[in-house]
Amino acid sequence: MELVPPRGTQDLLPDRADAMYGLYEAAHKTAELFGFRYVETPMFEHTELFVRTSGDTSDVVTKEMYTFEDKGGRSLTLRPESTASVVRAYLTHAQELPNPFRSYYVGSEFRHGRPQAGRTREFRQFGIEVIGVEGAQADVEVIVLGERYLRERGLSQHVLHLNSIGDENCRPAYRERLVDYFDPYRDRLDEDCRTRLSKNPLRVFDCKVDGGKDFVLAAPTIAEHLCEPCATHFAGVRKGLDDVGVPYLLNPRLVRGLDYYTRSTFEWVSSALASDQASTLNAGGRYDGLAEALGGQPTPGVGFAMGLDRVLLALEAEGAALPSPRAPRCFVVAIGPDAGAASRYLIADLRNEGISAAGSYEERPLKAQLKMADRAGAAFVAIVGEQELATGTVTLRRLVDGVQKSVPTADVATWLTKLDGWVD
RNA sequence: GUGGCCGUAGCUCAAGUGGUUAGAGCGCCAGGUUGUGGUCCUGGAGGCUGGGGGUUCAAGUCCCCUCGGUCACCCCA
Repeated sequence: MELVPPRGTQDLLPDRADAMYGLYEAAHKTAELFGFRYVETPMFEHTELFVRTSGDTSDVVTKEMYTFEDKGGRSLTLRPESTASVVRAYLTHAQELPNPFRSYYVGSEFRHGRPQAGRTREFRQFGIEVIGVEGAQADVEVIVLGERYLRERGLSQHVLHLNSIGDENCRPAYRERLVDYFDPYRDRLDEDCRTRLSKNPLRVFDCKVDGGKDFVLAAPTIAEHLCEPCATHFAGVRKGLDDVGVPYLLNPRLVRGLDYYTRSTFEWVSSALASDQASTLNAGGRYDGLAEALGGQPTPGVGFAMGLDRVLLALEAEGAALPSPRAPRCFVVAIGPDAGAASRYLIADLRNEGISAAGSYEERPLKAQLKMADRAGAAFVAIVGEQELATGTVTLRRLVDGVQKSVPTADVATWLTKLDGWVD
């Protein structure tokens, strides 16, 4: 039996798992603060959901999906992203849900690519979606929420890139314009970019080989070719961000691979993460065409998907503090046969006071139990032995520096919640 | 999915051009210390050198396959 987990997955164990848990918790807090509601959608969906929304030109669909057949012969796929699921769920329950529907989710996504630092086959996302509003203010709020989350985690070395990619009214004309523009340069594009030119010409801009060539940089940008409503919307987003003081970098070459994306696209790129393959912390945009792609009523939407594993890597890269470990506050040590019951009562009391506490399940020497406490990561040890039983006290020991106090058993909880009083 | 580099103890790494029983530091366990963890001293355990096949008198070392890691791509969070 191979004891290592499947390729591209990882075990999150104490301290690092606590850090991830902290990111989840912060996601809940921030989203709730903005009035967003938590949703959970299935970990797997009908394969068709992702095929219809991501389209057949997307690599996610063509080669990165975990697709399998269940015992009923259905083709199912582990979710490679959650936006399609949330919109699907919204469409089936739209009558019962508020409008706009501000929702958020946290959880694992699955893509079968070749693993690399910051890109694993199972990865964790915090995503938000505002469904049912077209106005620029929704885009602004999504961005403000994302910026706030990153900043409050302690990150500072990231830049918000912003663009608008138009909609079904102005993008087709621009596409043609772009194809015409690139036509004379066809021979100077590499093979891969020529494929993009025919499939999705906007994506020539983020080509690694040709992206920096002068004729690519000089190519007409979508920003110059937005239709009136799209231009107005984009201006509204920019003004909204300016009003609240969120800095951004206009990046006319920031595009999206999928057709249902409209208007705003944005992403936060970290300069602390070395690999530019995995330096996007959070990517989002407007997807006014998604609901129709699913066969539902036309329904606008905007949201982002943040890569929490990458956020954790960025925190480490920037030397920022990680979310705290959640080790027990107090480890209760019982010495001698008579102390067992007393220590169990003490543990129960502490827990009832909301103080995390644990102890040994079996009788062991003091030394061994202190070591257990140390290993458990406890901040304090409460020693219950013959001397303590005789006097109705407990010996409290602070592990970080070994300072000890003898306190009445009834006061232990109070002492453990005190931050002062341990100096002498 | 494509290509480069790498894989020795739990971790970080040693083992001239193939050559007896593969080493060290840290960590782990035990004792010193039967009421004090982390520090200190002493001792101990721990490896079919990622796995499989091949070349050779002889493979950690060379070749092939495979698995895994990593980097660059494709693409994306």
